[in-house]
Amino acid sequence: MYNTMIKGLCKISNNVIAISLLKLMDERGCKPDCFTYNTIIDSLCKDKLIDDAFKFFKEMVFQKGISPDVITYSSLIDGLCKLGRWDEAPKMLQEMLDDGISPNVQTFNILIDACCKEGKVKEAEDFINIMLKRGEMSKAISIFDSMAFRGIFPNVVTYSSLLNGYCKSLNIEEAMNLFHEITKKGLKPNVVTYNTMLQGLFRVGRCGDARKHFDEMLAKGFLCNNHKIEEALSLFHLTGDGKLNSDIAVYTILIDGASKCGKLDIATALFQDVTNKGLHPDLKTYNVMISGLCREGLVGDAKELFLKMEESDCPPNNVTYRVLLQGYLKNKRYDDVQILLERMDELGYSLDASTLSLLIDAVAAGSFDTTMSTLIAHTTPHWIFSESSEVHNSLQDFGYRFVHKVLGWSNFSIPADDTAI
DNA sequence: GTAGGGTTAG
Repeated sequence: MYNTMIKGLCKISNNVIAISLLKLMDERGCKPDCFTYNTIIDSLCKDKLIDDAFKFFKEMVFQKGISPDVITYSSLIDGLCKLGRWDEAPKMLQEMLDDGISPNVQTFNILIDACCKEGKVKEAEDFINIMLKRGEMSKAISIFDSMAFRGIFPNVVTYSSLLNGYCKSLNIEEAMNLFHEITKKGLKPNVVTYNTMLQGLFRVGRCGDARKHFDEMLAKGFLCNNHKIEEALSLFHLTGDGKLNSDIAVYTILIDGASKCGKLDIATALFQDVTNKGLHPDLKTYNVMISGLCREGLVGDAKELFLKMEESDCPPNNVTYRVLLQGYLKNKRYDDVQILLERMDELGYSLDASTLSLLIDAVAAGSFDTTMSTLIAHTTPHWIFSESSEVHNSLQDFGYRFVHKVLGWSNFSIPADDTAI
């Protein structure tokens, strides 16, 4: 009863109430168990509140005498990895081993995924017996050896993470090999596997192969066909997740991929297809499409789509504003820039470094009157000028002197607080 | 019963 409520609260990220419920159940003599703590610890980790998660881990072990299990440790390891706390993740793995708890395939998958996404695995290597030093991918593979040693075999998730690693490093040949390897091992690629592969193929411009993969997905029934769509939609509303969620993601990948390959006609047709099938484009779909239209200079069409978003239940977000703004600036269409900036200011949206950079260029070229400076200043977050920020370099190109000269900010100084300038 | 993989600006 309590556990079910705690699980529900954690699912909606209401940690505070979940924790008070934990205390309440304890006071009422209903002892929390490993499951209760696992649920709360994982939820805290997912909210990046790892120190709080450790507090409950200690409470569980030292005060309540409950032994943590593989799920407790895996959740904590995942939390540490996702926060980039690399020194602590392997310590946790070691602690787990010392505690006599064996990691399982899911524990390894957490580590493999982290390896594939980050380069900083030096400390982790010591604990997962990594012998090879031939770059990040082989590090991940050597974890496979370690897994096999323990009698744990990679599953489709393991391979999909590695596939993602290969695709992100543009090693498409290895990715393709791995993809075929999955089937050879008797494992079934799923929607995520296909999506990863599709994304990778587009990234290296292999649209034909991407198309083949898409057709294969259709053939395998990953996507809804026209006859099943109604049924699937009602199911979607009932469950709130499932394959249909993936469908719009697949289309978004396809639209983005096609337009980046210079095939805007295909992208447009796909976008139309989404609507025809009764699927709803989400923010990502719209942003990808607007970006694609701008890339080809079709700023008018991009604006039209933007306006459509404003009327829909999927209003533009700050990314949409930035994409459209960049589209206008790159195509030297300045008429709507001011109104867009004003609206961004109203909505509390801010500019990013690349958009700001384009704006400053336009100001320098004399494309705007002086009132624009105030607007730009309003929508520029102060962190953009901070030393540690990666975007600082892009600003250094023209330097503070340039900002002074072009924008006339003669008294400009770095603000101390977090607010916009 | 509770833990793991893919999705957009640049």
